[in-house]
Amino acid sequence: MALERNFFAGENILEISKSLLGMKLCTNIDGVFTSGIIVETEAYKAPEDKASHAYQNKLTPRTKTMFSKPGTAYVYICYGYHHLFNIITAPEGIAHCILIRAIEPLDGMEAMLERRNYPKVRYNLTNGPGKMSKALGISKGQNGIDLTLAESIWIAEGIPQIRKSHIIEGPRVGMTSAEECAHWPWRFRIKGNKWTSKPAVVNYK
DNA sequence: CACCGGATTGGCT
DNA sequence: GCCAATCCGGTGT
Repeated sequence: MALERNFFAGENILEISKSLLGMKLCTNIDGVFTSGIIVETEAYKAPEDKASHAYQNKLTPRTKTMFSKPGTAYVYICYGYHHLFNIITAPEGIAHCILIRAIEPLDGMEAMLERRNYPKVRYNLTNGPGKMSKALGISKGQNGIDLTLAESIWIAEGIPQIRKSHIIEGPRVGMTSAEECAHWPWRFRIKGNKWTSKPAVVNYK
């Protein structure tokens, strides 16, 4: 059911980011099952990536999770409110992680709508990393969890593999001070999917 | 212990 | 398109 650790353990984080498109992200929080197809991902590759919390392998209480074994969940709070969900995708000790930015909702629609307070626009349910986490019930309780155990959160096979020609590559979102790293085309989306988030806004500081 | 900035969002112009 | 909300975590005193 849940993807095994070797899926997350590969050398190439960009390939894994693309492989995750089309996979199913599942949660079972407070006995409520919800899921959706991953339609947008972003790679964060320490130590050389200035946009990564673990740039230059910086180790703090928060980034400690980023150095965990592959298939570990890294959840942190952004702007004091939003929970952002990442997956560790390198051998233990290497801080590579992939931010899941959007899903196409599948199971548990009613629970997700309730958690999101019934957004007026249909596609606003899960088309952004903060919105997605809220809909799925993800919080700091999921930080450090082993996704291969399929307990409160895991990744499963979803739709057939997305062809390379159906993947859009572009710069990452919200890069305000990552300098040259802001240009790296490390965001991936399924072409034509209606549930992806906003276009990239790159600040060329 | 104080200060500052942020891998976002939603509401208002 | 612009901007405030909101508060945690990192940093320096």
